[in-house]
Amino acid sequence: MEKENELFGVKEIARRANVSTATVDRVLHNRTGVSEKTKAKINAIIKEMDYQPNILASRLASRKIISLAALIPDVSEETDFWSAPLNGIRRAEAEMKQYGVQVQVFLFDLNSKDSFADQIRRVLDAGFHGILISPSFIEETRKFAAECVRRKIPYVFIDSDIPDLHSLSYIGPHLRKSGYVGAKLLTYRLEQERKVLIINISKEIDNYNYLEIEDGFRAYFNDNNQPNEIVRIDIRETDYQSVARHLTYVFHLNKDIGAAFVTNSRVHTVASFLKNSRRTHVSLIGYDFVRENVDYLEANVIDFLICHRPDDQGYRGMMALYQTLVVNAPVTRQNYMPIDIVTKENYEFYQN
Amino acid sequence: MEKENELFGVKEIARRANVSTATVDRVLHNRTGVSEKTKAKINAIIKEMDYQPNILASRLASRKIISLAALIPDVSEETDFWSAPLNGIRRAEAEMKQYGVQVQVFLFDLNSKDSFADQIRRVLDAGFHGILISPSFIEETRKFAAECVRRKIPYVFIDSDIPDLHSLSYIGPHLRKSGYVGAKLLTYRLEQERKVLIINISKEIDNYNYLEIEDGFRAYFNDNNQPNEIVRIDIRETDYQSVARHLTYVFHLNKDIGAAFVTNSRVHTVASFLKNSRRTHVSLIGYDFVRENVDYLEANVIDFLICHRPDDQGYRGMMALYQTLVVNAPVTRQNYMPIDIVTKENYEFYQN
DNA sequence: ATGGATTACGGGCACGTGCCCGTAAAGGTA
DNA sequence: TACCTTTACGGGCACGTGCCCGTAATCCAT
Repeated sequence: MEKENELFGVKEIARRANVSTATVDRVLHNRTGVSEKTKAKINAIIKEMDYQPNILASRLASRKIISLAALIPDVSEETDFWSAPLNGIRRAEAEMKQYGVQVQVFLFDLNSKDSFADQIRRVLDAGFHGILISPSFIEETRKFAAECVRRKIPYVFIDSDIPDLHSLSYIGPHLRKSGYVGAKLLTYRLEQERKVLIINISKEIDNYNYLEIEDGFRAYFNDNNQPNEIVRIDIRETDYQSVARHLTYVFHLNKDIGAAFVTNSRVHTVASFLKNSRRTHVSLIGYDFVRENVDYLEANVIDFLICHRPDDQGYRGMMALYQTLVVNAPVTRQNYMPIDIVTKENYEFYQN
Repeated sequence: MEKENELFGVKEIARRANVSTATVDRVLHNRTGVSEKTKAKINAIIKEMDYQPNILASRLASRKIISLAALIPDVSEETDFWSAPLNGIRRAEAEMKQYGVQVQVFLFDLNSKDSFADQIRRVLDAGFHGILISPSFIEETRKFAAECVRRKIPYVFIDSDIPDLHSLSYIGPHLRKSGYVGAKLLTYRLEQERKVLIINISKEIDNYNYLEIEDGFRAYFNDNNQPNEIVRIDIRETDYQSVARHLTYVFHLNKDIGAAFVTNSRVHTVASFLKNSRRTHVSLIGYDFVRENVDYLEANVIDFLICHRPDDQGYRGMMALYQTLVVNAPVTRQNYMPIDIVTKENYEFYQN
C-alpha cells in the first residue's frame, strides 16, 4: 500500500525547466517577476504533465484564511423555512473548517428591503472571498452583483434565481416544473366536475416566484386537457384571521372546490382553516417541510408537500464557492434541485 | 483576514507537558515507548485544550495511502441499477483522492454466490483499511464480517442490511416503510371494489428484502382499513415471456385488478406486459430509477417509482469510511435514505 | 561493578507549497 | 565609469504532523 509515483510537484516542474521552485510558483500564481520566455517554458511543462497542485500542502503552507459569507433571510415567527439552508451552510462550514475556510452568516428581514441592502453593504465592506446570497429583492441584488463583478468576487444564488445576473451558480428549484408537479398530484384523484383553487398568501408585492409556479400549474392542465375550472385568490395578509376571511368568501362563492394548491409554505394556514371549517375532504397541496406543515400532513389535512431540499441548497451553495476558490474546479451554472414529494408516510425519512 | 490564534498543535502540547513533540505524537497514536506517568499528563492536556489534529498536515506528512474497497454487484443485462451507487463511489473517490485516499471497486455477479465469495476473498487478501459492501448473500457476508472484526477493519453495508452483524454503518432504505409508501400511492385513487396485485419477480430464493416490503405494503391496508383484496404472485423467471405468461394467467383469474405493485426494479417488464395487453388503466408502481422504468413513466404506464437515492448511498457509504479512518469522527449506525417518489413530471430533476 | 537488554524520550528531516528576502544581471542616467 | 533602479530569479524558512534514528536512563543478570 505505498504511494504511487506521484512525484509531480513544483519541484519536478522546476527541475525540468531548470529554474527554482520559487519561479514556478510565480508562474502558477501568475505574479510578476518572470520573463516571458521562461514563463512560456514553464507553462508548457505544466500543461504537458497535467500538473495538479496538492491542495493539502497548499492550504497548509498558505497562512491566509479563505472567508466566505452567506446572506440569507432570518427565521421569523411566520416561518422557520430558512433554518434549513442555514443548517446546510453550517454543515459545509464544519467540513471546510479543517481546510482553512471560514464562514460568516448574515441575516436579513424578508419584510424589509432596507435590512437586505444594509447587510449587503456589510458583506461587501468586509471583503469576503466568496458570497452565497438569496436574491430576495431584485434591484438591490442587481447592484450587489455589479459590485461583485467589479471586485471579481464569485457569488452564488440559492432558492431563487435572477438569470441575467450571471452568478457563479444557481442552486434551487425549477419553480415552473414544481408547479407542474403540484398540479399532477392535485388532479391525480380529482373528479372532473370539481373546481381547483390556487391560493397565494404573501405580503410582498414581489410575485416573481409565485407567477412561475402558477404558470407551471396551469400548463399541466393545458397539457393534459384537465377540464377542471381553476379559481385563484391572492391574500395579502398572512395572519390566520385574514386568510380565513378570504377563504370563507371563496368557498362560499364556489361550492364545488375539490382541491387547493398553496404556492408557498403558508399552506398550514389554509390547512388550519380547512380543518376548522370541516372541509378536510378538499385535497390540499403546498410547499416546504416546516413543522406546522408536517403536523397537518400527519393529521391527513395536507395531502402532499413539495420540497426542494433547502438544507442541501445551503450546503451545495457553499461547496460551489469552495470548489472555485480552493479546489479551483469548475461548477455548473444551473443546479436545479429535485422536486421532492413528501407525504404522511415518507416524511420521517426526508432529509431536507 | 488573518488566521485566528489557532496555535493549538502538538508543539503547544509538548511545550506544556515539558516533553518533545515526538512523545506527544506517540501518545496521540498510542504507540509504545511512553511511561504511564507522562502519558497521563499528556492525555490530560490534550483533553483540556480539546486538541483537534490538523488533518491537512497529518495527511501531508504521512506517506501512507489509505485504501478503501467497494464490493458491489456488477451491472447486468437485466438491470443497470448498480451503476448509480458506483457513480456515488466514484464521486467520493474524486473528493478523497486529494487527501491521500485510494478507492478500488470489486464487482460480483448477483446470480452467483461463488463470485461474491471469490471477491470477498480478494478484498480481504489485499488488506484494505475500510470496506463498503452490498451484503447480497447472507452466509458469506456473515463470514466476511467475522473476519473484518477479527482484523479490525471497518465495513459499511449499503442497499440492504443485516442488522445483527454490527457493521460500522448501514446506508439504505427502510424497506418496510417503503412498501407502506407504495401502498399509499397505489390506493390514493383506487376504487374500493378493485383488487390489488403484488408482483415479485426474482430468480433468487433469498426473499428477505421482498418480505419486508410486502409486510409494509400490507400494513398500510390494515392501518387504513382499505377494503381492497390483495392478490400476490411470485415469478421465478425474469424474462419477458415467462412474466407475461404468469401475468396473463393472474389477470385471467382476477378480472377486476385495478392496481399493481412490483417489489423491485423489474417493474418495467410488467409495464411492458400491461402496455402490450392494453391494460394501461391499471395503476402501476415499482422501484428504482433505471432507464427502462423511466421510459414507462414517460409513457404513462408506470404511475410512480419509489427510489432510495442509490447514488447517494454509494457516496455516503464511502464517506462514512473516510470519516472514521481519516477524520476520526463518529458515524451513525443506521442511515435510512429518504423514500423518494418519482413521477413523469419530476423525474428529470431527480438526482439518484 | 560490568555488560547487555530494554525503556523513555528528543532531534530533526520530510511531506509539497507559499512567500519573504537577498542578489546577480540588465537597463537607465549623469 | 560610477551609481541607481528595475527585472529575474534562487535560497531557504514556514505550515503542523509523522516517524526514523540516536541516545541517556533504567533494569536485570552475572
